[in-house]
Amino acid sequence: MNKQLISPSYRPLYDQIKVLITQSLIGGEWRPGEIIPSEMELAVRYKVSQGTVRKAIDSLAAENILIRRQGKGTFVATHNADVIKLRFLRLTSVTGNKELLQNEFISCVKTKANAHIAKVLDIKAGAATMEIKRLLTFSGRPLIYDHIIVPAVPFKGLNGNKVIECNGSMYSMYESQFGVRMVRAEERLKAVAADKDVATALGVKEGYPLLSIERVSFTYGDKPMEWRLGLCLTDDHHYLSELE
Amino acid sequence: MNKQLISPSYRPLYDQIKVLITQSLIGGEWRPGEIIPSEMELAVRYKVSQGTVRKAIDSLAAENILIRRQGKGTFVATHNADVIKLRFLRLTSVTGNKELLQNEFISCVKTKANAHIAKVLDIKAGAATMEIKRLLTFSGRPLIYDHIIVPAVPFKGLNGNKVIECNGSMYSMYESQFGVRMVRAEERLKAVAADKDVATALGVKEGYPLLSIERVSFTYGDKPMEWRLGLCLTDDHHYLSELE
DNA sequence: GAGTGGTCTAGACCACCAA
DNA sequence: TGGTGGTCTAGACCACTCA
Repeated sequence: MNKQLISPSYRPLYDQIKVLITQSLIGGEWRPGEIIPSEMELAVRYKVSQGTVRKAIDSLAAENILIRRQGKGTFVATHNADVIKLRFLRLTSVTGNKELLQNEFISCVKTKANAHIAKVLDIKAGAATMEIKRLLTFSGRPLIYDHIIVPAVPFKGLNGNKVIECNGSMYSMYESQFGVRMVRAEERLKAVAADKDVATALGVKEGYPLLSIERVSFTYGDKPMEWRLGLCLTDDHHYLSELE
Repeated sequence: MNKQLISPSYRPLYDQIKVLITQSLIGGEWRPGEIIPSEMELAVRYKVSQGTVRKAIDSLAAENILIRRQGKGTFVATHNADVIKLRFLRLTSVTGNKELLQNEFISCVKTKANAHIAKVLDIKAGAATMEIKRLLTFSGRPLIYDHIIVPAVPFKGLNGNKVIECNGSMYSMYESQFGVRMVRAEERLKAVAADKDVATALGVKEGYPLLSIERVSFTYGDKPMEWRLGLCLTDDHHYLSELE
């Protein structure tokens, strides 16, 4: 029996199941870190075979939205688990040493979105935003000067204290404090010369070459939720990228 | 019936099929761009079900080693096809304009591997290597200063003419001239200051910030076959990286 | 031992492509 | 129209986890 629904553009069943599962994730039926129902249970619920649910989950697991654990179950991915903290940080020490990440808070102010920010965050120009600046240090040495902008609405109540308390992973904080989970990000890298302010903060001379990382992060449904510009010292670190 | 072979560490059947297919690719039974036998034919050949062959091919397709085309067949991926030329080039114009890539040959000499090159290419220190330098220009403007090192043995006969003729994609040339196909690469990025020689070649001042991309490329079986250092001007271009 | 995800099979049917 | 990959099912059995 074919359960394929009639539709103008063909859409496989497992793809539709994937959408249903994603909606339950957005709706908060299953929260980050929690277990979701077993494949058999979902098969009954959606009235499809276990294999079809399986394909949908496979796809979500490939996108790091769900995590499968044999013998235990399938879990909603989270930025909170110790193991995957800093999942989006591709910068690693050249020597491979483990290092202590520290978060030096600089500022957190209410601002309005300029044209560029409005475009990348898919909000109106002039809409309320929160703007955060901080310095990340590894083993006591300044490493990254971060400039972060998020839309004010989903992050109502965000302030400097929350940034200070989160100690490192903003994503973990977004998740537990505001229920916003980032699932994907795009980064655009350039080499730039340090301006006076950043040079001072990082302890180098003006004009020093820095790795500029412009990142836009997306939550469920490819909705952009954070813009970030990181200026990094790459004397002892490099950005790792795997190509296939 | 379970066809699982007895082995100390458990290995799924489709994984073993994947190895067999990879061996046929290494052995040259199916060459880049060619079609491989249908799933049913392979199922008969390996004495497993079509679904198991399917999983093996799925995995190889996910690694961009094979390309599936519905209704036509499964093909060996190639760097020659126009569509996927420059598959490993993540640098794109900020404006999104299509541009003309050009290859300006600088030098091609026989050298010996130093300790670092020997390590990353998995060859003996002092082993014969070929060392190539070139300048890549986009729309007439210098953009990337490339320094490329490959082991001499698999590329016997490589010379300046071949580099000049290939006009851009070294990988396409490696494939058609030497039967070496790259399937994967690792890149390490840094921001550096231009030294005198590179600054001159790129038409900027000494000390100008450049994006340094150190790349190691691998052929089948994760065998490293090329080391490359690209120094890029990123005023009008950026390096795109997708995180999941 | 019960329950979960993971593998494997066999067979039906669908969407796409080319001749 | 026949062949290819793509989807979907139903059922069996395996590997892993935990009580």
